Amino acid sequence: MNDSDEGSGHAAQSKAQPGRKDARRNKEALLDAAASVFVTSGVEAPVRDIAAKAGVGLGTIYRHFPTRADLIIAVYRHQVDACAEAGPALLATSATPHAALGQWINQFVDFLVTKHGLAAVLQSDNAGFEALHAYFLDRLVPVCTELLEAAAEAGEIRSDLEAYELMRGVGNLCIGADSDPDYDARRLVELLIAGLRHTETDSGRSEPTPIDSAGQARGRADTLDM
Amino acid sequence: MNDSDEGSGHAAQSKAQPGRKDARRNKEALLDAAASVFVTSGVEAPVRDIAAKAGVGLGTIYRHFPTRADLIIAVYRHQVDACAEAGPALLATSATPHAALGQWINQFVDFLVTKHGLAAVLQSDNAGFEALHAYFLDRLVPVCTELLEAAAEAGEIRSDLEAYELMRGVGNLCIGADSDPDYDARRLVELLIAGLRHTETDSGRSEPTPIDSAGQARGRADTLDM
DNA sequence: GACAATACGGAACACTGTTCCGCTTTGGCA
DNA sequence: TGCCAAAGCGGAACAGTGTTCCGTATTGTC
Repeated sequence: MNDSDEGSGHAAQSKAQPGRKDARRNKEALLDAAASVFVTSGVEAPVRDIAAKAGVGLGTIYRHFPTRADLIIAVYRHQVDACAEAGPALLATSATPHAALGQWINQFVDFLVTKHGLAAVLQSDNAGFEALHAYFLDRLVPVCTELLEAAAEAGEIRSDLEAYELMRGVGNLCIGADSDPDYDARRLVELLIAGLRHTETDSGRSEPTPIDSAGQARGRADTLDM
Repeated sequence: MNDSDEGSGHAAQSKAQPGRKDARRNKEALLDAAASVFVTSGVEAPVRDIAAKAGVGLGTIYRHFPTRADLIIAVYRHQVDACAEAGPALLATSATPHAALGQWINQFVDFLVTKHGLAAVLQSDNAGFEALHAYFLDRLVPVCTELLEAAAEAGEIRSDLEAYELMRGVGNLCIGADSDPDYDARRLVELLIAGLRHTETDSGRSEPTPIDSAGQARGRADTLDM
């Protein structure tokens, strides 16, 4: 939806830069300011703070980035792209598809966890962030699918989980991982990925391991619902 | 339907019905209205909507519930309590501690998933919801610890995960599970719990299963960070 | 140097949660 | 019964969001 190739210092490639020079300068300043404010105050920092830091009015910010989400996308775009591109590379160089999947997920988690509040805003059903949500998903789900299928074909993991669900689960697990030293998202994600693997004794089946032996407490909350 | 005597709970407990009758009636109406609005519009529904539904002014809502979070707590208090109490019961009646843990977590997940946006608000680092967060944790973490320890002592699961982390992870996985038919929180939680179990071949160790064999991509995002 | 076209700044709007205070209702006591 | 402080009430007002709008300033082209 948005050109804004820059994300931080980018020597402009060639010419043909559209628009006025001051406009381009402001957009650049905005991206830098946003990146910096996101680091100190988190991704949910007020738009006004970013505008102030960039020395720019509110109108300017909204002309360049129609929505807060668009600004966030622009700031993290090439990091997301780098993550997407790392997938096939890892698959090519890793010992096994499963190893590649693990490393890739770890990269993604490290990315999310180091960006104050990004994970939270990513899963927010707040309408304003749909674009952000969609961008991450569009970019990463195909890569994750590839890794997942490779690992499944190699018989390393069960094959009944969609990449979309895995990505959302991982994203969810990263929420609040900053700002709480007692919560280690990386470990929980590892647990989740471990749960994905075939047990030594059931290699080949794709049934999810039942979580308990008397597992009839499923359909709906019984004791709990009024 | 709900006592909801007090959120903080250091009021005089000898007096049966404190306050004026109209005040009690309004509080009751507020709880009913809130419960109903939460069902239709989600937990993040505007305070004004709840006040309107209860036929009451804003001042009234804030006199009874100093904060949105307190109202949410009051609405769900006895369901949370029921969940807490179900823990020991399950432990007593289930075949194994692990089965009890699984059933208990399932109950909790079913509860969270059926309450529009509760999981999201629960993990929100938004300062206003600390009380809510704290209440859930205070009530449920001890129960979870008990179940976890029982299962660990029985040698069914690894013992290196704190109940707090598990609860937060489960809560996180439930975020957005309503409002997205393609995301099945229950399944992911099952995966997480499955990952908690000892593999048949390593019963006794408590090392987390390494998620990949060439796992050096850990410390910090390398390729990803600008 | 003139003058569209383009872009800018920030006031204003709509929507939150929360506070405040003048007015109303209640219920113990004559 | 009627009185009247104390308890409680409603909603205007405040503070903080994201977003829109438009009069003004800047730019780059002729």
